[in-house]
Amino acid sequence: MILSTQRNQSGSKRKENEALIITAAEKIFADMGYAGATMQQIADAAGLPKANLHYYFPTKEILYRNVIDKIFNLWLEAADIFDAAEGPKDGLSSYLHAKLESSRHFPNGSKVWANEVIQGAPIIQDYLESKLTAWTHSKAEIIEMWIAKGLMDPINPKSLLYFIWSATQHYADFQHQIRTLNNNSDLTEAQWSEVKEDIKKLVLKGLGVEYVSESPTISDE
Amino acid sequence: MILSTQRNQSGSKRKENEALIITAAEKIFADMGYAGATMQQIADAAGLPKANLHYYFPTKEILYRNVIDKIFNLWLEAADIFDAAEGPKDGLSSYLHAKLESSRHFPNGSKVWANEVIQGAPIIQDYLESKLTAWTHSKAEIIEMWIAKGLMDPINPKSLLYFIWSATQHYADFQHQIRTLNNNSDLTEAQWSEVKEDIKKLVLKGLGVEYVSESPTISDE
DNA sequence: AACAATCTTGACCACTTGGTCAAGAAATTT
DNA sequence: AAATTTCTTGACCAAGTGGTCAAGATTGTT
Repeated sequence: MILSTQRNQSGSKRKENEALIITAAEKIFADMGYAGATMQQIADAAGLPKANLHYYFPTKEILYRNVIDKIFNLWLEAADIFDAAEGPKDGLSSYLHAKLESSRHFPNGSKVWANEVIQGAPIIQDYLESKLTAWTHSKAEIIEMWIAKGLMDPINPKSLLYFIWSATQHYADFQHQIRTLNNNSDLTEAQWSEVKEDIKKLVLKGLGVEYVSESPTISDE
Repeated sequence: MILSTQRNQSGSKRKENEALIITAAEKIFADMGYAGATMQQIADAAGLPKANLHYYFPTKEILYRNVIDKIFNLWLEAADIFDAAEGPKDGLSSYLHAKLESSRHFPNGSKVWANEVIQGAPIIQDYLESKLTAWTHSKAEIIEMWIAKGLMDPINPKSLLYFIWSATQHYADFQHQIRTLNNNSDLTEAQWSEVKEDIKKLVLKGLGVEYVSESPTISDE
């Protein structure tokens, strides 16, 4: 589990500071990339002296892996929706929704992940080969089952998963580009609703699943 | 235009070496990120001494911008298809095809771009604000026209563009992840055909555009 | 052949980086 | 309150970085 490499007995102080540092690190890694981020920047963002970081996380790489660990576990949670779903209409819609909310509210995690994978996952390859592979297979099975039941058009399950990941994570990873193309403003609440509608509609209709548009102004969190 | 910042008169030697260096740099920047890439690595990849790189490209940043310049111009070319199209069926299909081919055969450019944008485009912000903004508006107009003519379902044109970009560039940017989830093998010719079919079908059907499946085994370049 | 322009390259430097360390401050335990 | 464990921090260092430079090799021009 790649934890803090130090025992963690009574430590509320320890846990507090570790969380503080990880949050700061997530932002700096997202903004600068692994190589571009410096321990000094992370320390400043966390409001601690650099030497203190090395007390909690001996090396930059260990800190980085802790950041990844947090991100990945959040994603796993979000995907439980998938298993509980009755069919594609419900399941895909919920999953798209959850992924988009995640992109909107926690873009940094997605950015760190993207940066790392683009560069060939030099540090987290074991994640891809173990956890992600297992997760993907289990979801692909569900999709295949839906197809077999005639609940949606046939499609390669991986194509569909990549489709969903790319469409949703794009709003986190390319946040800056989207902002620039939106007159240098973040998407408004209404724009986010529209994005959600557009994506859900396109995917579900594209898969031959009936889709009834929700009222886009109703609270949606 | 950010060219080589040095005159370029008779120089065939110059152009040759500049191209050699840019190609090497593209790969290293894609694999390591801007900060992570070192001039020494690029020099080694190009088979030249480091000092020679600085002769052609005075600074790392200038070299980097030349790499971006090349990438961006390739993308602009690919998008001409869009303008020449009769309607969404033809235009979107061709554009998806071109973007997927680009992701397949030249993933490095896409990776460099993604890396840069994720990190907030610290170096190429001017590109986003000038060229990309203009390009996006012109394509959005075409899409709006198609919608107005009733050739496809209504959708926010930007949603659609982001959709297309993300779905296609994903195969370049996340190449490593896709490879890992494909038993550590690159996608085969047949798998690429399937991907193209799946994406085209999903997008066109999702937009209410009739789509006739092509024979996926016929040569497709 | 002489001259000028372009290209090549090893040696070098100022600066930044991740990481260390030892001395002490706080908090816990006995 | 003494002892022990945990935490804090400024000063430091070896390694690596982008970039420079000057001397020479190569090519092109007259």
